[in-house]
Amino acid sequence: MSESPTYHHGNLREQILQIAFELLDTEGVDAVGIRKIARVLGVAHSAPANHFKTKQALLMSLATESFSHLVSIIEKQTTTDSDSLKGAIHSFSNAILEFGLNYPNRYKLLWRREYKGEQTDELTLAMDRIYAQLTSILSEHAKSKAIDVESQAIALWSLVHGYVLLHLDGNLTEGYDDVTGLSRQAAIINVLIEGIAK
Amino acid sequence: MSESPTYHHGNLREQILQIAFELLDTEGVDAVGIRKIARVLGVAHSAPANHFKTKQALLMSLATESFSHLVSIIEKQTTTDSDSLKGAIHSFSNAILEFGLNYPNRYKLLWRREYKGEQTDELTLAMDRIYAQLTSILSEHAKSKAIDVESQAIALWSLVHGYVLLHLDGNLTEGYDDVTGLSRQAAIINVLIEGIAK
DNA sequence: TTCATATATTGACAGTGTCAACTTAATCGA
DNA sequence: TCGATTAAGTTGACACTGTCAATATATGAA
Repeated sequence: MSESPTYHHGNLREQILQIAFELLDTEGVDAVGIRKIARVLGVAHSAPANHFKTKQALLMSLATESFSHLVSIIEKQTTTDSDSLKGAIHSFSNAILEFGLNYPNRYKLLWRREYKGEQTDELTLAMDRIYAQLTSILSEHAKSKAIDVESQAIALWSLVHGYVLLHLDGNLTEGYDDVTGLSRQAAIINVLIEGIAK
Repeated sequence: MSESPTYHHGNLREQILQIAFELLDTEGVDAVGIRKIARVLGVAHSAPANHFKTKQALLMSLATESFSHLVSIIEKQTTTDSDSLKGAIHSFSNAILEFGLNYPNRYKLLWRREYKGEQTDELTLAMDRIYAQLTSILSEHAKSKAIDVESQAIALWSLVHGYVLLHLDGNLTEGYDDVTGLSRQAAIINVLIEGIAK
């Protein structure tokens, strides 16, 4: 009585995504492979093709899902504490920092957009939402400054993005513990805030 | 009279690096392949193994070479114009910007360090030189500020790094031409400078 | 001249993504 | 309810890839 083939797995698509995320988180993006996932799920090597035409499509789905996750974190965190400009900026920064440190490989994946077209729109849309959140924070509390809000937004976004990536790539190994680490983060953000809010 | 095998190519190593750089620059890091390079050079598919044991080793060599190139650009640019703090910071930023925009794929490659050990030392050494350059600039002109030099250095480095990467990944598509693009860059750097030099 | 060594060749192996042809299960309209 | 259409899984193949082992040739030192 050998297991006869199922032929309708039911929720294969979700399971593929789940295993893909596990591989991504634990072994990095290069460890995510169609055949490997199929093998783990005990399914034919070509079964995933019904749900993801190509490997790039699979990675794209991982990226879009991660991006909306990040957006939700940002929007939740920045709406709860947006009384002061400094507080809002720190909340925004901490949201991104937190996501990046918790899911390093997902965060890196967000920026590997070698797809062109397809459902890229969904990604750029998420990107635009983050950017809009940023400019709204800045313009809401905008002092009369020589530098336009857009430049400030790009500067802040660049700073946080660069800091997270330097961190994830192991270029900031100063051996501080969590507490001083957090104060270091705050200090870095403050450098920029000094330039924005004076 | 068929071409008899050469068996001693002479400067195969350099030619491999050259083709690898071409592939990297034109088609991205995923297009760099041992067998493809060998094919282009009209040499056996396993010939490169004598000069680069593994593909990772080849990519490592590309990274280290690119890194020392970047360091030389930075050191050249920042020594010629280091009279004022603002000038020095802009020079530093422009050096990295210029390299990143001219060699996008090389710049991205610099930060993919999934090697562990080997000649990683050479890379971290180059990294340290850049970082030292930065702190020397900042401490030389340091005003008495509440924020320590190290945090300022990390902030500046993060800002430039993040801005370059956002640019390369196509997330800063505001459709400005070169002139306004340059002024936009300056404006962004100025946001940080306001926080450093007030 | 001889011998060790660096360098290149050929062949194989396991692994990959993708495609085509086929089989089975589910769904929906007549 | 039946039958056709379609969605979802299977099997097999193809052209790739990186890496290794065995072999052949050239170079340089003793």
